[in-house]
Amino acid sequence: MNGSVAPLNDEQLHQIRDERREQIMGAALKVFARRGIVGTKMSMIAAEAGISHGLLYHYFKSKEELFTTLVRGAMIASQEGMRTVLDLPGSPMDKIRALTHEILDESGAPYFLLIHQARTSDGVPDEVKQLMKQYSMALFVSLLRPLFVEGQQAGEIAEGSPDELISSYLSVLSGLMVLNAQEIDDYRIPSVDMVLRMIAAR
Amino acid sequence: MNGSVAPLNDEQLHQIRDERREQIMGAALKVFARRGIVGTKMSMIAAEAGISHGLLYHYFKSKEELFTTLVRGAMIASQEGMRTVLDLPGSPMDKIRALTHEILDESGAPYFLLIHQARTSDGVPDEVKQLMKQYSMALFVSLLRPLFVEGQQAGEIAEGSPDELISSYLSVLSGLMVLNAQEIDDYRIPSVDMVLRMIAAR
Amino acid sequence: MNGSVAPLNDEQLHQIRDERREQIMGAALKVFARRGIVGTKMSMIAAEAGISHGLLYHYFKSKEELFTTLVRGAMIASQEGMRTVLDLPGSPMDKIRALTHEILDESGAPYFLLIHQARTSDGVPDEVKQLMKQYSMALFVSLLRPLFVEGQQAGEIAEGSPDELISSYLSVLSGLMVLNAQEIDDYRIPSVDMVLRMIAAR
Amino acid sequence: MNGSVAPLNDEQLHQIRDERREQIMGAALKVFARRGIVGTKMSMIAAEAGISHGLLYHYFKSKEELFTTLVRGAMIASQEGMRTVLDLPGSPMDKIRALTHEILDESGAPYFLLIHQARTSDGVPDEVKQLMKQYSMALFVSLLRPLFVEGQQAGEIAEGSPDELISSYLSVLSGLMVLNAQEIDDYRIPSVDMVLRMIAAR
DNA sequence: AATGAATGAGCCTTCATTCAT
DNA sequence: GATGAATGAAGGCTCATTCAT
Repeated sequence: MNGSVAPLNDEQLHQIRDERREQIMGAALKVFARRGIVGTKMSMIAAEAGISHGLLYHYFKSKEELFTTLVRGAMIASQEGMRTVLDLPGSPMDKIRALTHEILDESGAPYFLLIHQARTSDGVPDEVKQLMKQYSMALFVSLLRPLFVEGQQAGEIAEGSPDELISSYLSVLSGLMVLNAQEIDDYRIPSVDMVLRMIAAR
Repeated sequence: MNGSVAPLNDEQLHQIRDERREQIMGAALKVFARRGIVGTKMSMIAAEAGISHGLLYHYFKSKEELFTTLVRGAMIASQEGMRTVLDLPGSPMDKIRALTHEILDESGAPYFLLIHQARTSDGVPDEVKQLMKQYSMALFVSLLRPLFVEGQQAGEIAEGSPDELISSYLSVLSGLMVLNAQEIDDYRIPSVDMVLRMIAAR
Repeated sequence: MNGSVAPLNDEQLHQIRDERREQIMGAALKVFARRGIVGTKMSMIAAEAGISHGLLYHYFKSKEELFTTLVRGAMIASQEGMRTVLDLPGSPMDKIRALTHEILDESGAPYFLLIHQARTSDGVPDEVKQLMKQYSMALFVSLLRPLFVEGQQAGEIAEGSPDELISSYLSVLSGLMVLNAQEIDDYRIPSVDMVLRMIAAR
Repeated sequence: MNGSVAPLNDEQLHQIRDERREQIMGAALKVFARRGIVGTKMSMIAAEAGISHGLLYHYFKSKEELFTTLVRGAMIASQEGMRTVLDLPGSPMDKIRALTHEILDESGAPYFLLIHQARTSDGVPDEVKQLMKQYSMALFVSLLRPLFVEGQQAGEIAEGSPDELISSYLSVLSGLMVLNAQEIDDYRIPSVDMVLRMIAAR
């Protein structure tokens, strides 16, 4: 196919490159999420992606860069995911329920773990770490604040400082995701309703 | 006694050994909890304990053994801690509140993380892993079941399968501890009351 | 074929691998024979083979495995060598003379030492040790027994228990090989005729 | 006993010192002979001697020195042993037979191995190595030369270069001792008569 | 003299990364 | 673009040696 026939044009090559990148990133996400950055070996990612380990370095300069790239993507995706959910129709509590579903249910769990790993690990560039510390949780809180305030005014959501409520709530979800990301069934993810009780008005 | 300078007697040596062991275990707990078993280097533990890395091996045969010892201790301690709390006077909800306090507050956080690491990591002896999988969460659930059932009968605790309630509740606490064990203040540990709402009857 | 510069094909890779393996095994044999398993450092073998020490581990899982592989090979080779000699034409004494030549002369000396090291050392897998104890000397004795008996009947070989004669004779040769394997010229390997007198009828 | 009573006088202390030295050297000989210099750990010697490893360093500056001391002693002892045997009454062959007995039989085997190790190993000071190379085998040959020449003249001993005969003969014995020093019964030490046939006139 | 706690050099092994093909 | 051989830094562990008691 790709032998003595006409060579691929630039666009095709570009597309192959992008596909490979996606392929690698998918594999890496899977492995990083389960093993953490230190426990992950490049060979594991290569195996998961079905390519040679040497090829990884054609697409990513280093393990660190690969990890960082994933984290960046995860953060963007989660913000977008959150915005999407917030744009849904319904009461504040409906939206929060949907968001909670999204988080607890979805295969997006790896992203949470990744972010957690990023916060936690040492192999990550300080720059990225700082970036995350400053923007991440605070950003989510600010995204959700209007919703929570509205919910409190509507009497749906428990009273008290909205920011505390939100960051606590997100921390609970994060913690559950971190547990969940491992393939260990000793832990049990609570039902959405159970978690929502934490913030619901009585 | 039998010369101008006598070697240390048995008691003194024993004491030195015990102190060193404690010192090492304390340092190891601290580092393991933050870095995980793979991310922890023996030299880190040695540095934290203020001793040479060689000395570690006078007290523990290997990194693995040190880790395993800590995990065993953590599991015993947590079981005992739980039993202690349950023996306190008061209503079921009072006891659960005390337990929650104990877990969220205390410096026992590293222990939680340690157990989590043990469940999660790959460098752990399978034997220990099996042991934990089979006994840990199930054991805690069984310890708490009478309390929850009593609480449900008294109308203090939300209805539904007690086991599900308990394991979900413990998972939330575990997740929070895992987050908390890192030295990252982006996360926020919820108030005890907030967490309790998850299981409280309305 | 599928690009301007193709990766090596399977055959080429296979060949490289085989050559490297041989190269490493040759170097290892040389060093192990002289230094023993404990006295041999992987870096020595790497240096002798002219490669990095890291590369050794692409070809052999561990020092132990490398050693074991060599021993296995040595045992097979020595048995085959012995069988080959025994198939030569001539009287029993002729054959024994040829065998003795083969052993004392040849560069096969390292193999003898290797087997000796294997019998002697502690770092060797028990499995291999057992294997050798059970099969080695006894096997050689049984291979040679018909020859010696025939030689005794022909009046060429001294009387007495053939097995004792053989194992003693082989021990003498082994001992000489062990000495000889070192690069020390203080020792002197006797002439074949001199050694043969031990078993020759008068 | 040795408590508040009068302290030991110099002579007694000296005697204790000497006894300890002997005790250590005996233990060291035993272990070195079996394990070789690299395979021997100071702790093994201490355990064999029934003392603490720290105490070894009150009597010997280093493992190397301990080994060297043993080798020196072994060489002196073997020379003396040889001289003693040669002073016995009887024909040359009688004396050689006695000598062979002495070597093959006796617990003096460790000494042979020690010397062999000394020739072989790398941890030995070059000075000692040189010393041995130059004096050892040559010295023994010169000690035995008169005896062999006399034996040849008497028609008891095979013809040929006496020095070659002697060094070959001693090499055979050395080789056997080296094998014998290990605790492996796969090898078999030949009878004295069998070995003697190598050098006996027909 | 005697002990064993303590140190650190050095070895085996792993794995991220590079490079020839 | 793709492969896997090759390198070397770094970590776990051992053990000779030192030293306070």
